[in-house]
Amino acid sequence: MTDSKPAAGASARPSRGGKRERLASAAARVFHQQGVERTTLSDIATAADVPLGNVYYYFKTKDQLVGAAIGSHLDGLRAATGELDRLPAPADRLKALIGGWIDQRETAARFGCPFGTLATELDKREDGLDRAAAEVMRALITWVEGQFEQMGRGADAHDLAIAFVAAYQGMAVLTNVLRDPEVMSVQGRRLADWVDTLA
Amino acid sequence: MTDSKPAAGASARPSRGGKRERLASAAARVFHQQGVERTTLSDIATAADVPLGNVYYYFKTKDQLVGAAIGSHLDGLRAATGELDRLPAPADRLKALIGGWIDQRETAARFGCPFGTLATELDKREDGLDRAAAEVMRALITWVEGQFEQMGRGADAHDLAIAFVAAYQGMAVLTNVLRDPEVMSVQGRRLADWVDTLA
DNA sequence: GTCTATACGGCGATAGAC
DNA sequence: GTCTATCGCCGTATAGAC
Repeated sequence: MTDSKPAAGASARPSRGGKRERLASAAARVFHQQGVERTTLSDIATAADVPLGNVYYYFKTKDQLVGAAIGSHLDGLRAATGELDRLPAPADRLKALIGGWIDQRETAARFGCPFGTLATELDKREDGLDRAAAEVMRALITWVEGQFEQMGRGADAHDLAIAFVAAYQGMAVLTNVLRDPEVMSVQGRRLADWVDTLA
Repeated sequence: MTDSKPAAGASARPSRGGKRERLASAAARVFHQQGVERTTLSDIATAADVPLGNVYYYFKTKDQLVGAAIGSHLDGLRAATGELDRLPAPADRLKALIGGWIDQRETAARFGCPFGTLATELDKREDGLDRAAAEVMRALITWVEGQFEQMGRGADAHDLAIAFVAAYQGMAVLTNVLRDPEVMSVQGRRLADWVDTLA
């Protein structure tokens, strides 16, 4: 009854076995591949290996599942930047981030940026979900901004961070639309070179 | 009976009054604001001021309406580049294009790039619609590439064109997600400055 | 060619047995 | 806490009168 493992997620509902989180990450994955609107709860249940009817025990509505998927992306972002923070030089952290994006180029070619495409889809709506997505994007921008500050660009760190993230989102869109992973490789190298000019 | 005005669209079905084209451009507009999946045929019929049942006389399926919306975007692109081609200097044409995007910043803040968000949404699907969208994107890239060639960058004109369009798509995504038109202004100026360094 | 009424299917959500 | 059966709505698409 008294439960254990609240888990390190954005939300902290208990429930042993991590079924809730399995659903959340499955939702994030399937939403990425199919889009939110074309994904049925049945799709997610299948992907998470949870019986359909049981989904409603953990998430009362589909929108709550979307919210959980956003939280899942935030967790992933925190984990990734946490790793990058172990590198000594901020410019290297940014370039390692780009390297990670390039490594994911095949996925990006087929489905786009996992978070960017989700945020874009949610932005067509009026409910609070779009704002939740904006927070995650802002978290990334803030982290990048911190790197530029450490590189001695205190004055325009914010605009540089926007430019950096925008560059990634843009190359992800074209990689996806053109179905060409090479776009990510070439443009990613371009972005890395730009970081070097600022170091 | 014998009909007139095939109209200058991508497709060329007749039918007086331009009802078909009114439906196509209404579709493009509503798809932009609501996304394809959340838009019903009733929404489009209302926007075009055409009775719902009558829509099926012009478009047998919703997908055909999506195709027509893509065609509508292509028409708009051709019209825009046609205007820009009247400017003497290629660098000025690119900067004028950016200026147009900045002028649309309020719309971009609310709904994103009219074509980029559509292409992104269609890319989650497997039917041919995504490829049709890719063609429009490619048409823009090709036109931009031509400008860079005229600026004497024959060697890397293609990569520069990809970078240019990606920069726009990226700033559009962030403008939209952050709901901040200023992002488009600031980053648009950045992009224009970059064009100047290549001129 | 125009428009209304309606069939059909799918999906989100609920009831309730276990 | 788990799972099945099912309801009710909504959106695409069609039939067919005008």
